[in-house]
Amino acid sequence: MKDNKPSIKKIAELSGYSVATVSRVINNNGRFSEDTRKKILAIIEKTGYQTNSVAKSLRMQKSNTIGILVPDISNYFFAKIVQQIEERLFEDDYSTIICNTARSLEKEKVYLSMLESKMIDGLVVISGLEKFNLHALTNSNIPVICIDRKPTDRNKSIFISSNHYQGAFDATNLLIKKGIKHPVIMVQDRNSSSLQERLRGFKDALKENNITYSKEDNLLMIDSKSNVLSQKTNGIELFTSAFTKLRTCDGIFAINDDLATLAIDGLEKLDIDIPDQVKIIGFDNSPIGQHTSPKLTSVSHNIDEIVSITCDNLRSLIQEPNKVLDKEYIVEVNLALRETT
Amino acid sequence: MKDNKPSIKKIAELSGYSVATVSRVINNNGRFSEDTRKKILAIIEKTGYQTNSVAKSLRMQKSNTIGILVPDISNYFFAKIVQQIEERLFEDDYSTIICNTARSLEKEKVYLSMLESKMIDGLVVISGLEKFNLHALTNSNIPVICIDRKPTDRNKSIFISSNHYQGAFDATNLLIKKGIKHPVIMVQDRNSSSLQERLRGFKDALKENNITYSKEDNLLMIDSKSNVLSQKTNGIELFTSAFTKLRTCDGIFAINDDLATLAIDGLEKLDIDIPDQVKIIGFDNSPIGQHTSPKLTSVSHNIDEIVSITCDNLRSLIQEPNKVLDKEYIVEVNLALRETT
DNA sequence: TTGAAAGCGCTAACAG
DNA sequence: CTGTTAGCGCTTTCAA
Repeated sequence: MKDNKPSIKKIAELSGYSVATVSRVINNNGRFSEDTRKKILAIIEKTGYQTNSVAKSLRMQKSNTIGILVPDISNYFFAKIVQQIEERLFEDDYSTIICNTARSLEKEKVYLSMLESKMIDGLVVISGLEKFNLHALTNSNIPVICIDRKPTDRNKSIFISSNHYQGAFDATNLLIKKGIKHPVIMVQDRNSSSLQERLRGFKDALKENNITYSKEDNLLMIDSKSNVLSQKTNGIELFTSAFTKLRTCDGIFAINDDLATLAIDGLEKLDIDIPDQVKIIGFDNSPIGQHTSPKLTSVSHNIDEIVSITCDNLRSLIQEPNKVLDKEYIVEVNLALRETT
Repeated sequence: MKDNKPSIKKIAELSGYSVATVSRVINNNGRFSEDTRKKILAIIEKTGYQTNSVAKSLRMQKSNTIGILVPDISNYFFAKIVQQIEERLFEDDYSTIICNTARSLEKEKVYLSMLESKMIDGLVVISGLEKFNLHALTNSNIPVICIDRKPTDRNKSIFISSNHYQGAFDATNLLIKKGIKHPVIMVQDRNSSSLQERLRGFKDALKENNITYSKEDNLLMIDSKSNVLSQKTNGIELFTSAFTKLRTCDGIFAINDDLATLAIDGLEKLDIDIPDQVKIIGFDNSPIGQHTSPKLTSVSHNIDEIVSITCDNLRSLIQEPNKVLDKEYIVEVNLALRETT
């Protein structure tokens, strides 16, 4: 079991050709006779030669690698997006480096510079912190696609987002159409641009239905510092205490399905019937909602479309660096109707 | 917006020192005066210089990067493991390249060679295909940690696994202790080493309780080609038709929580009460099971421990390449009792 | 059609 | 304490 992998030089030696010719054959570029091609390929086969892509990257000043920054890979929506992007890029012979930033500015910075130092050819940034700077990347020309979050410090980048506003608006409207008089939006105190949009949609739906929004009557805030998922009971208590403080509430639009699930559990504990006494609608349409009881109505993202737009644009940004400029894509969402409404 | 990042050579020029001295300062190794340190650092600061890690990797013949092969990143158990490994490695200044193999042998091969060509310093392979070869990696000395799956072609590697056997044994025993006379194991036709272990545990539990195992009475197989999650209704039908073919069944041990969830949905459709008429226990203890109705009893992995062992061993394999040899770690699991039993 | 040689950015041995 | 230089493995002019 010898460790030393053959280099292109070794192949040159073994085949009797120069490294230049070997390189040409490998990359199938430049001229060489069919005969040499065969000979060299045979040696490559026999030795199990593999291109060293680190050396290649250094020489070519590009790595055929895309970086992805994602706030939380164990979140279903993010995981799906990342997985599908990765799959598409794989088909195009790109490697993907997935970085889980855990919504930490610090990690985001470190990863960004790590990715840059690895000479990535492109970057996909998914949501996370509300305010997002491209930091050091600012003065490099790496193509960047931002999903759900617009960078504040960069003119040349592409922004793709679900229509959070419309989703929230429709969800709230649905509640009201179903007879809800006192809709409440349930949020976590963690800030993000998509949250802002959803809140705006909620408020506008109220306005359209002549309901005046007030924090006291229409906002249910869960303290995100008490991690909802890991300390479940605690989360339920937070919900019930917040819920009982509301004067009236017969419908909840939860900012995401995890929160909606929490509401379902909390209401069950309070012996409040869903959907008879309180209706609930979530956001993200994650699988968990399909198994709650009652099953959760939720706003569903068009993940396929988001991924398509992302990859298509990334490709054109990379291949025609000065063609595409600032662009924004808003992807429509739709309601997945189930039992909680 | 200029694209050209400063190289170490540029810093040398600007500071009046040689590249060697700049390199020494950057890496804080070798001798240099406090004065030069300050001067050089100032220039670095001002120019925003960043080490080019591609060049560094080539020179050092290592990349400070770890590869992770995972069969399905949108699976909760895998996602959690990957996320936590990534976090631990990040603290140790390692980058992580996460590769989603989608249980495809082809992708596994391509990724393996891609990772190798990127000069990764170590590799973590998580479950997936039943038979697993390290392919081309065989004759490189990259440290490999295998989670849940033992490579067949390599003597020097570390194997870490949940005690699938014990989990299945305990789960089945629990069913029987609760009065189940006709326990059934519910599987997908996708093969993996962990499945084999779980099946063995199930059978042994039957044996210990003097129940003779037969495929007809104790096995419920779901055809995995009809993707359970994406074609949900189809999945339920597959379940109900398979279930009704069983002569008797008053308890189901499902090989994973997704399957268990399918069973819950299917039994509901058949108007069979859980847990009164049929009890169910799952495997993986994923969050989805905490929201089914009734809530799912499940076998829970000790993810923290798996991750700890993985990272600790990886570190020692990398740092002391010829110290550690073959090792196996079996991590205990435990039962998370809920309402389906 | 092929080869020689330069150089991507970095580190480390050696020399001073 | 600092500089010169070779070389990691590769691609790509330029010359033959």
